[in-house]
Amino acid sequence: MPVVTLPDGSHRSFAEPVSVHDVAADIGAGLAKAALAGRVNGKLVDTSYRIEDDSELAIITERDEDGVDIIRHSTAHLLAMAVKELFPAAQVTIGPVVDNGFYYDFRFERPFTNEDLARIEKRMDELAKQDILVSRSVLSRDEAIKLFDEMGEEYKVRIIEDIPGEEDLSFYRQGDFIDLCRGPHVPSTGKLKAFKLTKVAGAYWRGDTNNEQLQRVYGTAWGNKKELKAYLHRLEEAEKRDHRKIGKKLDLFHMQEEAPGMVFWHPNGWTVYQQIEQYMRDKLRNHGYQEIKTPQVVSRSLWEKSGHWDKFHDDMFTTESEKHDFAIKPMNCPCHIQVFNQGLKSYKDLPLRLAEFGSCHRNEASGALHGIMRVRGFTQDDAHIFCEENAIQQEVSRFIDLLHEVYKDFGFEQILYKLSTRPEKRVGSDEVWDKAEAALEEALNREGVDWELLPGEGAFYGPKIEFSLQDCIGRVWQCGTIQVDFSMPGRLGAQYVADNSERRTPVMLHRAVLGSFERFIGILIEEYEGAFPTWLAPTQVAVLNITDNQGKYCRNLAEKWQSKGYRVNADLRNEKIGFKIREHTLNKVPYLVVVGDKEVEAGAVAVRTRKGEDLGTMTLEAFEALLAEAVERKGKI
RNA sequence: GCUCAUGUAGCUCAGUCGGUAGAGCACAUCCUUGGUAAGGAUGAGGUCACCGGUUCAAUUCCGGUCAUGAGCUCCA
Repeated sequence: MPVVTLPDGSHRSFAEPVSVHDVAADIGAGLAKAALAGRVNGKLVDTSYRIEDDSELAIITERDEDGVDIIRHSTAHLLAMAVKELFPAAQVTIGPVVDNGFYYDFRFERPFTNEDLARIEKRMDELAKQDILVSRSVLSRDEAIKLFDEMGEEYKVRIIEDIPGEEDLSFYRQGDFIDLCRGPHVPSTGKLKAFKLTKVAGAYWRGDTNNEQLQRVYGTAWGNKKELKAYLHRLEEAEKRDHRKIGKKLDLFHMQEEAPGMVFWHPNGWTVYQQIEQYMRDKLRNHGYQEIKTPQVVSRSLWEKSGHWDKFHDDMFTTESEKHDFAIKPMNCPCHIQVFNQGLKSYKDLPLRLAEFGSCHRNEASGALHGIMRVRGFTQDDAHIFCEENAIQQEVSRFIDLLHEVYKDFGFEQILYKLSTRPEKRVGSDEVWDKAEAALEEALNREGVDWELLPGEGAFYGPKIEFSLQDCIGRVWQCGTIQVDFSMPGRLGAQYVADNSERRTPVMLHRAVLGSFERFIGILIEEYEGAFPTWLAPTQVAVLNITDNQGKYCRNLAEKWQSKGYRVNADLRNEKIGFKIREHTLNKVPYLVVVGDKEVEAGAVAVRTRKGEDLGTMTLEAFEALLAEAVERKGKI
């Protein structure tokens, strides 16, 4: 006689064991219809699950995150069912839930085409409308292997064989389609109302490049049509922000075949780049860093000593001179240690913070390249802090402060923190790892922020914190990092003299705030949709004359503001004012200053913003104050 | 690197069932001096990514290379 406790604390008693569906129906017919699954004592189950004993129960509907995941998972099964009907030769493998949707990998003799995709989706629609019952059953391993073996589903057999343990396995059947699955699933296919197949792509069996390639079909699925529509709209929005398109439209940079993965910066893009670089330079100086510059081409022997040659030589660009091998530096750290090693350092010199806008090259796999976000030639806002072990926490805290200031100035308020701790393969004693991990943790806690622990995800040479920022459409970008390194300073012979005159190896902290300029600017382009805040905008003010009469006045204004350090473009072309306004608005120039005879006479300007706001006529002083304030505000909202 | 797709004017794209190509914008010249998102006319501009094959003939068909895109793998 189970008593069921609902999330609001109310109780319902039943004379006999009941299913989740029965309880939902007991509460109301509407809920029974909406029920996708249940959570019984914290565990997700099907609506057919029978409750035998007193339990806590929550009815899961499309409004729950778990409910949407169940819908996605069930839609993946629906996809597999449709594919098996249309292409019986296809073999099913796995079909998990991913962000915003799901995918299913099939083994098939040829890639699916977009026409196939449309057919499959149409069939899925039909199957969903038929509202086919989804039922769960349990088989022993041997029975399961026999079943799939007979069906000719080799991959399912391999999956079952790899599941450890001896316990029975659950299966879900809908019509003639049956799939191994932990569940839970929706009670019937009619619950799947808002889905769309999005793309086909190749993927490797078990994610291993050595394995055969499978055909992966991606789809998106939501609780209702409205959410699906909103998601598709978000995709369109993201596409409009694509930094590659905007980069071309605003003439920021280009890339070409002769230099794959390398950026040709144009005057507009380079202006943004330099603003950011100068800004970072000032910040670093204020935070106790010293800027240095180290060579691009460095002997192979140094990379052998640092260990990079062994691990990464395939991904390094190399060159040769007088029978001597060189590599174009893929990172700055070994060079920074060379600077540290010059002259005998005392503990009084520590912490020593060496910063470099370090140009690095890595021969990334061609398929990994992506606009200016993932490139072969890039510049890190890199620095290495040489310190004593007991200074780690303080240095990390100082770094996080710096990072907060910077992200805020670029308008990013949401930051995500991840702490990665010791992996299985590592250098350094457990004692040292204990200390370093505790120091990072302490630094995070002092900030009073929520952070995520990633056990085992640290580098072999030390633990790290990674900082990601969230953009205005909710995408997350990992940018900043600080990593403790117990290994490289020792390998490359860095030492300092301690207070007891003993020689010690310093701890080195690798750190970056932006990550790389290229990627960070790509992120900024997408964040602002090309409308850079005034402090970064390639052109801050466009001065537009209405007729040739105001040409001289406009030129004088432009020169005056340029001499005050603003980036001003006087557009004196023989075009109508509407034409000029349209053009500079599309080019996202923050302020358009319109000058006709009236303004010349009054010694004033008429100001319009790129958003289309008319700020009216104002004195030169008033406009200059406005401009100064906009620059000062940086990217802060 | 792997799979698939794509590569035509500066840009965005159309087109050629095999007979060396077209639009809009941009550009140039001329007219127009016009008050808040596109004034008009004329003109110039292409080895149809590159290399090879088939063919009387290839931008078009086939093969290869390179690059780009999506996904996978990778990211010190």
